[in-house]
Amino acid sequence: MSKGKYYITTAIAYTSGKPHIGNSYEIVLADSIARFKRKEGYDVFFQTGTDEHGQKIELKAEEAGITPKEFVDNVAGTIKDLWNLMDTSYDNFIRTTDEQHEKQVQKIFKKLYDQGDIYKGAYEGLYCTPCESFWTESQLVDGKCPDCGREVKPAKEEAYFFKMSKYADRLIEHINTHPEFIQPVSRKNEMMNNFLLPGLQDLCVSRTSFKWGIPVDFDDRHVIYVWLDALTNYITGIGYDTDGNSTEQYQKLWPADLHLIGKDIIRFHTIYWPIFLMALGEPLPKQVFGHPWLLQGDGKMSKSKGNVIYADDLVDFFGVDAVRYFVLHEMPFENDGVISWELLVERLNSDLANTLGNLVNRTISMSNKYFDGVVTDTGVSADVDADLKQVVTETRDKVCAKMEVLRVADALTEIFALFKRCNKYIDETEPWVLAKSEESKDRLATVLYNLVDSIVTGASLLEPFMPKTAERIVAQLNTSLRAFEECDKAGQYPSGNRVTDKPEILFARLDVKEVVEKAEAMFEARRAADTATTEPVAAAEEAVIDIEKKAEISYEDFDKLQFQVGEIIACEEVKKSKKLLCSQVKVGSEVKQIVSGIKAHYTPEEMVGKKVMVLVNLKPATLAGIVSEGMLLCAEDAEGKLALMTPEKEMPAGAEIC
RNA sequence: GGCGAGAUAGCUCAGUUGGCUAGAGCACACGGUUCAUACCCGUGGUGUCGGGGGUUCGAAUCCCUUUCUCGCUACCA
Repeated sequence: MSKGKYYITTAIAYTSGKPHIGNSYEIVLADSIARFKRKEGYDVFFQTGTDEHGQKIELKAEEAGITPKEFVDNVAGTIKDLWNLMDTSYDNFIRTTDEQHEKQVQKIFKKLYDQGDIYKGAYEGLYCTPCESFWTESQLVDGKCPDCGREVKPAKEEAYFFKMSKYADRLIEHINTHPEFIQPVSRKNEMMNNFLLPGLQDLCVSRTSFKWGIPVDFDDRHVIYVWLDALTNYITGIGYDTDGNSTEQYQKLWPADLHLIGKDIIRFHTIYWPIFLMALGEPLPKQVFGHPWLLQGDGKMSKSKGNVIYADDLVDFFGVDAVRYFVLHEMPFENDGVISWELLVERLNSDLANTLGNLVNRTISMSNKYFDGVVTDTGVSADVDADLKQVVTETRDKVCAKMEVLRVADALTEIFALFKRCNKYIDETEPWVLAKSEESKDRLATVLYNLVDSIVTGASLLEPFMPKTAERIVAQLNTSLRAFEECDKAGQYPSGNRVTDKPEILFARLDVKEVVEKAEAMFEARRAADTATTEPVAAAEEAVIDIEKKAEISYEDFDKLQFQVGEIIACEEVKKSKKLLCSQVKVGSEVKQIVSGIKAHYTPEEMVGKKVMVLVNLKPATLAGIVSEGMLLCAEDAEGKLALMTPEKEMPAGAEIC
């Protein structure tokens, strides 16, 4: 009966806040695949969970005046509620603060250290606190964190490193010989070209700069840094043990059949994770699928705009299954999908209400009207029946084929083609005409029987994607969902069965305008509430920015720097670069060419005519092939916005700044 | 700058190894129908298949070139 085990995971959600619709997409996708595989006869284990350590959480907890553990308990609870609301059938919800997980991570760290894959070194570089990342000078963007654009601080930290390069060749070999390993394939090239082929850097796997993490048990000033902690959830959650005492469950389930993750963390799952596993001597997961994101069409989603869509908002508007249908249907395989209130209403009305809901409703209504709800196969068939039955019974295999290659949206389309065929069948057979004459009553009965039977098959195939709806349909037809094995056969519905006499509307049609207005009102209310609670805090934060203090310098040090007022007389974009502007700056009688990374903040036109503060005696450097003979000084806020320093009163170009 | 992906009907996209009048869904229009949630069924388009050039009997599909968009990555005083 069982086709074997199938172990599927999602990424574990970071517990720094409530996940938006993009994150919720992943769990629904994983759930649909898991449910589908179960119906196909696999012994499925579906794991999800939360990633709960790190400095960001430590800081957020501090702001909230609670312990990190209290903080993550809250957020993990919210996430779990949301996943449950979305009707996800996970078998295990792992938290990286689980005792079992923490203990194993410590053991894994020790083992890797003992066998020489992890060594103690020092990390010297520029550190971005919010991102918890070290960067080299060359990685910075505008001298700022390339991830978030915020200020980085020079820092030196004793740290443990993992020797990535040691396993690089084996990994390259594996990727080349397992073309299905990284999905979609376009991501494979990115990993090869950008990381593997140029040569892997060793990975820093510990931190001393914060405490909220799993301590290195033989050196407790260190906590184990994110990836070794987070990625290992996939094995600790099912009972891995470093000492060889892994559980039976682990023996059965590992290696995972599918890691479902967002495309943003493909690198960690296709490079670091396989290498960790090689070091542990464990087999690699069979497939990593980096799914695209669902983006909001109507302008960028941002908390400050107050237009972030959360899954539970959508559920309030449309119901769980409509939201599941939407995210699954609208998500293409390789490119990002778009979500908007208008699109949602369109899908709901045309697919769910019209095609599916109305079909079930009209079928039940006719059964009641003509036969008092009793559905009988009288065996009076006609030519049209054959085509209906063929379409219906062939759907299962088509759906399976699509799911085999993870084309979930296409699988749904196949199921809806079945329902559309049913609607067409009604027009072809014209039951209302058959009902007029007593002689055609038996034919009419069979027509309705065929419809009910087909709908049950459709509902059964739909179950993994829209479980509640599938149940509601068969409940109204007074039967139960079919096993997949039965879905390729017609005539399974018990003849003589009686359907409900009170059909309920599965999906009510909605008016686009009303929905958009309601959504806007909701956002408005949220913005107002947000302003009320966060304004005072935000204002206080904006007033003062603290940055890392540098070592004291002498006057001589300062005197080495020469600042003058410069006037920008010409400015153009540096074509080869995304961030640079090249300005001709008049300083006294000479004109200096200065390249600055401020394209994102000023247009060349804006620059011309400005009087600015220039560091003039900086050693010239070549940037993007252009010589830069100084530096324009800017102020910068916490979000990385730049403002040029200009003299407060009119000053001639060349005036000394001292 | 390097690597990669993409540009097809108003919108979202399919188009296998080049082959007959280029497709689907939605939207729109018209016709049919009335069991049903103003629903369902049918019919319909003028798409320069991003631009230009080439190979070929024949190209959306192969080659070259060009423009634009996007992803990853590098430089960024």
